[in-house]
Amino acid sequence: MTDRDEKPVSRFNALKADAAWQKVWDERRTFAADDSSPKPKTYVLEMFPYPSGRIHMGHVRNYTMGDVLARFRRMQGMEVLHPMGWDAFGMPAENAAMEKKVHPGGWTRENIATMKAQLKRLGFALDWTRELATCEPDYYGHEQALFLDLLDAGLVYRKESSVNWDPVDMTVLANEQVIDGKGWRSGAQIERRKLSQWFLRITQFADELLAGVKALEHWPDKVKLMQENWIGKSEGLQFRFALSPNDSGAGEVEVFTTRPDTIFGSSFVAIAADHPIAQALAAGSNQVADFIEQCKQGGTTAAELETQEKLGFDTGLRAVHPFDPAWELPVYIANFVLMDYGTGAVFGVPAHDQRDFEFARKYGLPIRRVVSDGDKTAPDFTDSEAYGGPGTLVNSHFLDGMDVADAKRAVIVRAEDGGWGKGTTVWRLRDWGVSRQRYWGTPIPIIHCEECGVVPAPRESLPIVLPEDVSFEIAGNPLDRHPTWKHVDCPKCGASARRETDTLDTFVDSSWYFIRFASQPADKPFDKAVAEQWLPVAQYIGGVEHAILHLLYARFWTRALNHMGMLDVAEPFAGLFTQGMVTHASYYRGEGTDLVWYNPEDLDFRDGGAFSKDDGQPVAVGRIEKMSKSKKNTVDPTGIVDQYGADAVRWFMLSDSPPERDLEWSESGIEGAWRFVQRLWRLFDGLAEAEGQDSALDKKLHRTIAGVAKDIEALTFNKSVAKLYELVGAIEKAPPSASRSNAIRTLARIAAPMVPHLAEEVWAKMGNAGLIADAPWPEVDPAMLVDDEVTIAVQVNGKLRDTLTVAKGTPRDALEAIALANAQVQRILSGALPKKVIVVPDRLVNIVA
RNA sequence: GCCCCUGUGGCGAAAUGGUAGACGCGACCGACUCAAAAUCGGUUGCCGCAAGGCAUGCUGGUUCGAGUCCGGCCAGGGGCACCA
Repeated sequence: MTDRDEKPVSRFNALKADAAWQKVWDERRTFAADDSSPKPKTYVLEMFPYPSGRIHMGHVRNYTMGDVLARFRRMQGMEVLHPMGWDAFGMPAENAAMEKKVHPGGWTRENIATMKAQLKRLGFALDWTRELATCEPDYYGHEQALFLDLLDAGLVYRKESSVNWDPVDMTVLANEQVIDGKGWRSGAQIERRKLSQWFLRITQFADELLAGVKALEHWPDKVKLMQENWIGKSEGLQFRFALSPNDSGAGEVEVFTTRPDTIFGSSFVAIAADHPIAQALAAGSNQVADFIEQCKQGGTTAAELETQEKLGFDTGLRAVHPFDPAWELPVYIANFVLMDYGTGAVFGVPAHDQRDFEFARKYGLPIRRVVSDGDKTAPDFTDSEAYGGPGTLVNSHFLDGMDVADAKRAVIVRAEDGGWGKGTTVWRLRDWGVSRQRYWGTPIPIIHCEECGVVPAPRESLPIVLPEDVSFEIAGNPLDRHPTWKHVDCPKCGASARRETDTLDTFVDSSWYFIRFASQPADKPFDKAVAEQWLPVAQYIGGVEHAILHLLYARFWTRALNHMGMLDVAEPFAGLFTQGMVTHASYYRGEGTDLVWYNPEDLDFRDGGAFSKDDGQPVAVGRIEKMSKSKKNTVDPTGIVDQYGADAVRWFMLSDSPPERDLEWSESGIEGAWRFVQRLWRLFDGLAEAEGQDSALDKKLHRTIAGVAKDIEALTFNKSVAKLYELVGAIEKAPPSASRSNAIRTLARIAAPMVPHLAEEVWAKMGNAGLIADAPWPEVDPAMLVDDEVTIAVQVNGKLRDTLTVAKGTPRDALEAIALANAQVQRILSGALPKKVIVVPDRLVNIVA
């Protein structure tokens, strides 16, 4: 590669140029954003990384895209905020602490240092003066203050909630750490435990969050849809059935339905196993208790739920139909009813709900049609599955003849008039549980006092700093075990009290970091006026894996601040882009438990196959998939950057694949990028002044300036790359002229956002003062974008037969005449008259024969 | 099961309803070289000597004209999920 340098051909020395210009940018603070700049401001942000150890190709791709946009905006004359920081709390640090006997803080800070150097090596135009790490008290202390603000605003509450408890490690596990019901580390059987935990009232904003996401024009539809589904708004009727006999202590049961129109088709009521009525019955009946126990067994995975049989237990209770006191419905405890959605109870309409249908079949309950299906209107329902489609209400008394929507409204009106129910909206979205029984997170600023109960930590005591002297040798939460940390006096009564030893979910840390980037005073989380100068983030770029949680939580947090009057901005990210993954073929031997993955660096590729360097024997070529440590199909960016230079790596990341799609890493791809960088260099190296105009090249240049600008704004970098290839090809072919020399000089600025090191190098070489990073984007002469000749397609019956070059604006009848006189057309018509001629000026002539 | 996205050369891909395959990778031929690397020039959707024909997952339709719009399938990927 770079070291096969024998001939005296001028080469771009990327290693030298990268280091030199990165140093200059650093020293001059070229990319530090100025809060008081008079220029228009814009905020370009990529999702900040978790400091896991080293950066990977996914980071390189993500940050290259943001970097090109940031540099382009600067050249357009904008003051750009493009910061970087570290999402530095989280479990991997604790795992490392346990496995390697290191402190999570030390491990994290070392990783940050390593990764920061790696990012700098790529020459990203980042404002490092605003760097932050969420694990430092000068960040999380402000987060604690914001938590107290939310508490004051009534947006925080405490509630019993169940967690996965590992009895051996004495720790709480996340769902993904529970494998087949056992702890991932200990292998112990996991228990469900109830703990008192902190919740944020995200559901209070459900309506706003839903309306807000729909209004975001510059977000991908895919992400908007995912958020809408996650919030999950359902409108319906919540109403009560009176129960008889009324001796269970519960005189009625409340249900929620989105289909109140089908109320006359109901044939049973079903309640969840953990519904209070079921629990009350269980207290007096072993049979009920046994059934509830049975419901709790069985997995919760998709596949299991799919196949799981619907089970019910007839409680003997009867629900009285609200429209007919003589009509009683059996009340079942059923395994398919969820306690935490709606009211934990449903009324079953077997004919029009598939689950209810299956349940009714199993327990021999009536199945009665109340919505017509085409011309099927009879009450006897003989179909093999429930009908959930539209239709007219039948067999439904006063609802007969209405359509579904009208009938829904009619029932709700009756229920509200009768005082036994009301129209309600139910959300899938749940409040956000933020308590984590972990050490490496933001301490929740709360003190528990025997006398005063839950007391907020005084603001002047913030930041409540994590103790450094902790050990992970023993099981359990180190904060809880610490000899002194949790012991404090109650701020209210002065008695001995204890700190909350839970820490905040790390999603809290990432819910406001973009605000802290915009403004970071020492004495408060942010300055309203300064932050508002930059917010909302104009373009946010990151992986689609954050499409729901992170983006929803950040939107909620921003709305909460807005609600509290702390920020005028309601939506944090005006533009969102989710980029694809970087993928690579994987290589393996064996299968099942013997499966072994091979790193491509340990393989030889010959004869169309892959062979281990160790034993020379072949290995199987697996799927092309996301680079991951477990599949060993990663390529470390640092070695590649040292080999090819930052610009070639950046160029490759932008080439070929549309940015939202996956990019397959390939050796030939990066080599191609490297060759192009050298090709650019030769062009600049051979720059000489010449005379004369080349108007075709002038046009190509201006078209490229306009086209590349448009592509960068649309983040379609693959297209801007293609346009640059075309321009370079055209320049190379063009004979010397003033136009050609000018095109080369201008090319430096067009390519600068993508290959900034080379651009700075040639900019200086061409004798320009200052940095190309500060140079303006070249201006487009609109006159240059207009053609005076156009190529016209000549079609017969829509098939291309020939093309003609004519002056732009040639009138229709002239075009028609030229086309009809065309030899190809004459041949095909062979004397016949055309039936019709379609002329689209400057485009085509279509002759219908 | 529901919702969404994607199917175009050997590969990554372009294409306001108007010349399908720009641009790149790879491959092949040639120039330079003792030779190679690098570089430069050319060819490269398929069938055919050619004329020409066939080609955007399959299948209908709308249109003078469909990769693009509409209907029905098929395949791959993603999200959600006993959500009432």
